[in-house]
Amino acid sequence: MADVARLAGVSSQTVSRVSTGHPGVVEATRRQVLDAMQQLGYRPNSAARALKRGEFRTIGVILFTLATTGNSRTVEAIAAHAAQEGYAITLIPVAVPTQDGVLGAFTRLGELAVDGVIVIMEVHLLDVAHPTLPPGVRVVVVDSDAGDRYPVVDTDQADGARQAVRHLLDLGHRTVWHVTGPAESFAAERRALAWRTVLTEAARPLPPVERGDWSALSGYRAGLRLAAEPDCTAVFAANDQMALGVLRALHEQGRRVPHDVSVVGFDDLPDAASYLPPLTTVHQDFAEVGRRCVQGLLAQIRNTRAEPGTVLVPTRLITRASTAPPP
Amino acid sequence: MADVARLAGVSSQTVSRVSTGHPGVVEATRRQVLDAMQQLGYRPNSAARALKRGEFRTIGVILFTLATTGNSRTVEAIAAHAAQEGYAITLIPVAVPTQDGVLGAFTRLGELAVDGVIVIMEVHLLDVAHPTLPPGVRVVVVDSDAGDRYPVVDTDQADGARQAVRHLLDLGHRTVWHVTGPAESFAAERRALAWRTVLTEAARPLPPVERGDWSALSGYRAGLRLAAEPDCTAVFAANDQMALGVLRALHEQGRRVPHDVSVVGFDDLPDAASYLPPLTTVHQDFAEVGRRCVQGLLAQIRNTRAEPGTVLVPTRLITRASTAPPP
DNA sequence: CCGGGTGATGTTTACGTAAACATCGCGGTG
DNA sequence: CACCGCGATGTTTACGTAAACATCACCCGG
Repeated sequence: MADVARLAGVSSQTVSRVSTGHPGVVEATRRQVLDAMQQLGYRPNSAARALKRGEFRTIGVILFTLATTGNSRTVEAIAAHAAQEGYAITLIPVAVPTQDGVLGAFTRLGELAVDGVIVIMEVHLLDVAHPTLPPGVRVVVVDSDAGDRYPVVDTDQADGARQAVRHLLDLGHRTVWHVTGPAESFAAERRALAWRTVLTEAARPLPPVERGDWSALSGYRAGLRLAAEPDCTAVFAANDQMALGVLRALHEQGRRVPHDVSVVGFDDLPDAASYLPPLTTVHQDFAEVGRRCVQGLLAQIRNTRAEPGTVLVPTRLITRASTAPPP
Repeated sequence: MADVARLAGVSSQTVSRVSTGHPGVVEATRRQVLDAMQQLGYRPNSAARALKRGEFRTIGVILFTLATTGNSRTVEAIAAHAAQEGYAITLIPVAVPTQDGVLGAFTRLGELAVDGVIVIMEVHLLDVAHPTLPPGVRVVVVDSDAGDRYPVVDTDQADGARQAVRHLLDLGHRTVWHVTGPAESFAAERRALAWRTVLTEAARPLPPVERGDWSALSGYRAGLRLAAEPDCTAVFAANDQMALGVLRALHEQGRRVPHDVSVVGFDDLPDAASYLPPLTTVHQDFAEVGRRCVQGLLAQIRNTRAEPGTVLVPTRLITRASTAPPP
């Protein structure tokens, strides 16, 4: 910076003013400084800036994996909106979804150059980490029921599941079987709860729950068991991948979809429209979730205020070819 | 830090030594300092550290999208290995895959707190950005043919495609049809080239190429056209998603897979084993790609040397139920 | 018993930037 | 015509850390 100032014949403070876009620099001077910068290949040092300003213009994202579509799409949206606001995003992967792993991530967080964090994680693990959350670090949580303690952004899982189950009942099915996700998943829990509630309110029999782990393979195994139930005519899978597995199991067992059995998924993966048959599913707006996260976090950073509460992003049912009236 | 030093009754330099784990601090003193840190909730300021050290311990990752499985899995692996080496990773999304978008990302890069970048991008776009690449920034490129100018890490696309095509020929198919990816994709280009080479070397007829855009829907459209070719008995799709679309198209047109037509994909998505039928495909080791990227970049950062050249990560064919001898 | 060495700790300084305050010159007004 | 005010620019300083150098106490061998 000093070199630039010397070459441009001004003080380093003026260079600073130009590089930060501050007003109060006359056009001719500004031009000179810009020329000097160009000529010397000057680049502001972000470490020094952060040190001086006391902020990093960076948001951390803590998550277990990018392997699920939901997470990677959400992160992508977060990155895009953060960039738009002049913030960079730093990925903080938690190697193993255990208490130790989470604790490690939150401990590292203290040394990390971030002004706030977005946590994409089940809340019971967050509880463990809470005590080590560095003071002054703003947080927004995704996919959690911690709305009483943190600002939470979430898809309206319950409403999506309700739409799915009602759609099947409306088609005339007597009841709906459910393939749920792993026990520790809050999202899975809420989808299952909504499924149960709709059936109970409609006074329908409540079939036993099949449990999967989100993977297509676990859906396949659940599907094999469901195919063995002669009176199972409608299945609501807690995500599209498991629905894919269910489709394969039913097909292999000679149960035609949607003629014999109807299947509904959740997520609306881009590929779901190309399954055999194209899958009726609940669409999630991950981009909107990411946008709301950034918005909520920046509001905190700028106002120095955290308001707990949950922002719900709506879902909608996409009807394709995997559902029909019962035989 | 000064407060900690005061409370522990030592100098700030000793606090620094403790917090960086430097030797030459007696155990009793160390303990005292750690206690004081704990008590005051001291956290080292990473901006000041970066300023003093002249490095950020951060790696930037420039990419267009996390929406493709390959990218998100690679990024995940990069993040995991970087974390292991004490590096954080910053995502630099390029909003639009145009020259302007790329230029913007590389310009921002100069102000970003990174010691090096991993670029997951087609090379011809990189060329545009090259002039603006800040000097002193180390680069590793993924999925590119820039091996003569940059260190490149890549999956052995050509060998994977060769394995796929040879597998189909070995089954007795007279020739193999190909659904390729978008024209600007270097990966798609190499897979197509290998397909063409194997057919030519085996003196087989070369059917016209069907072009898709990686999506299942584009694969479906290509599949409809292929289903209309009575002598098409074997299809090599350049990725699994397009293969999924091909499967649906063939099924809808009454061509049975694998009885009438064999299909091979590329990527080995986790879901590919649950397609109808389970897909024979080429497995890519994204985790290894990520690992090599980090390794290569850190080598540069530590040695201050860049050696252009390409590291190839092997692929292997996974044989499932979508391929069989011709009818 | 003394000098040299060694290991533990303290002091000084600089990293690059931007806020706060200081200065300078010019135009307008009483 | 002198002074006020304001806009443009310069000077000083501090952000938190760690390298380089300085100091000090103690131990060992001659």
